[in-house]
Amino acid sequence: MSKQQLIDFIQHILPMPVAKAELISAYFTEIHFAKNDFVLQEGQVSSHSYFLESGCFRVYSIDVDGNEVSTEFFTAPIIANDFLSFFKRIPATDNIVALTNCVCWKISFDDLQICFHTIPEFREFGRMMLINNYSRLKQRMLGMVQLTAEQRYQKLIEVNPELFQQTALKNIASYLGITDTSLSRIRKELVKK
Amino acid sequence: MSKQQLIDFIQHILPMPVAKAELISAYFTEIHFAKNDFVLQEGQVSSHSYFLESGCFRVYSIDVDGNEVSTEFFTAPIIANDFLSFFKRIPATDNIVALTNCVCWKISFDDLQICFHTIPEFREFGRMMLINNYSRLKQRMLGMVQLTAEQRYQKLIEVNPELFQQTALKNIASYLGITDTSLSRIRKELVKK
DNA sequence: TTTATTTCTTGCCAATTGACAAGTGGCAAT
DNA sequence: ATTGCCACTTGTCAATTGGCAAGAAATAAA
Repeated sequence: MSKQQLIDFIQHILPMPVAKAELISAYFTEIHFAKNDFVLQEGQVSSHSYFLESGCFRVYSIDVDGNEVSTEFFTAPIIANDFLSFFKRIPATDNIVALTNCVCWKISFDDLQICFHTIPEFREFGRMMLINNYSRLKQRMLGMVQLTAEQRYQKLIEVNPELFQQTALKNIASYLGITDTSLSRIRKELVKK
Repeated sequence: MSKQQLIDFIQHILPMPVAKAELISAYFTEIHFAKNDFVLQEGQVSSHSYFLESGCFRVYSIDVDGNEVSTEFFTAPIIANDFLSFFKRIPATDNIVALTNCVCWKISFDDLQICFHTIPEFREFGRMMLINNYSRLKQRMLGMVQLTAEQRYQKLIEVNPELFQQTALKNIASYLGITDTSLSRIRKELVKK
């Protein structure tokens, strides 16, 4: 397996000489997850960040009533982890599970620190990655505030149609902030139109 | 005016020798905003980050129907800016306005870059600040998904009661993702109890 | 003070969504 | 084939919320 996709991804997030991207990529090692494998479980301190080359992850937490709430879906290519647990070195409150077989490249926290303090381009890359994730989250928040459940559903199916092949509708429902019952009704209405 | 509060804030986010915190704080210069002053307007590229020593900011954007939607409130002490615009050097989609007279310390993007690449402690501080903001946003997102409007209101009044003295209820309503009418009814119901 | 403007509240009705329960269909183990 | 287990759909009813409009209250302007 080659690291070409990782190198391309790094350069896509932050343009830099290929030699620098290769230098950064040298700190990553390959790891595979099978469908339904846990990438991280609640209570663990996240030890690695993952470049997801192919496949997708689901992130979920358990609410006060004991129900699973899907909080995020990572679809390749992306850097995936629990930022809070990883960077603050605290136990995760979320679970991350592979929805499909996945090809990943991982980097440990210690190696990431070395890169961060010795490779200026990596610093910029890392910051940009955080900004991008912040931005995605903010967009989703705006959607929750401004859009109806039906509009949020339509947006999701437009932006990420593959998701519907890879996870249960009930997981998508909790991600959209509605019950599976409501989602079912919304889908029914949209079929009519 | 002394920079002591800024120095304390830096050390609170990321413990470090006081000399380092002072070195970082040297890049910040004082600036005041009067109530209703714009800190940033839609379309501008954010040129500075602000340490808000006292006072508070409101962040809002305009939705498709032309309505103001409050997306965030910054209350001192905090580092406040439009991260997306500031770090990506792109026009802001949000407006930031001072809700009260504010005492701030600002740092330009260029100076921040210098700190970022020359002061290891600042790198860690900056990253931790981004993580903290990401975490706040994620908590708010979870609230939008898991809590009722009434619960979100109660949480806000618990965590940030001063806010209700400093901005109109309609702004709080849009922040909570409901109409001002609904907020009014929720408040009425809670008075009964 | 008077006037004008904005904010907040309230009532009415409609649309959305949730809670609960029953029923259908797919899938896997036996 | 049977059984059990989930995921999904559907119906009924209740609660929440929005849209609209009118009026009250607070604030700003003249």
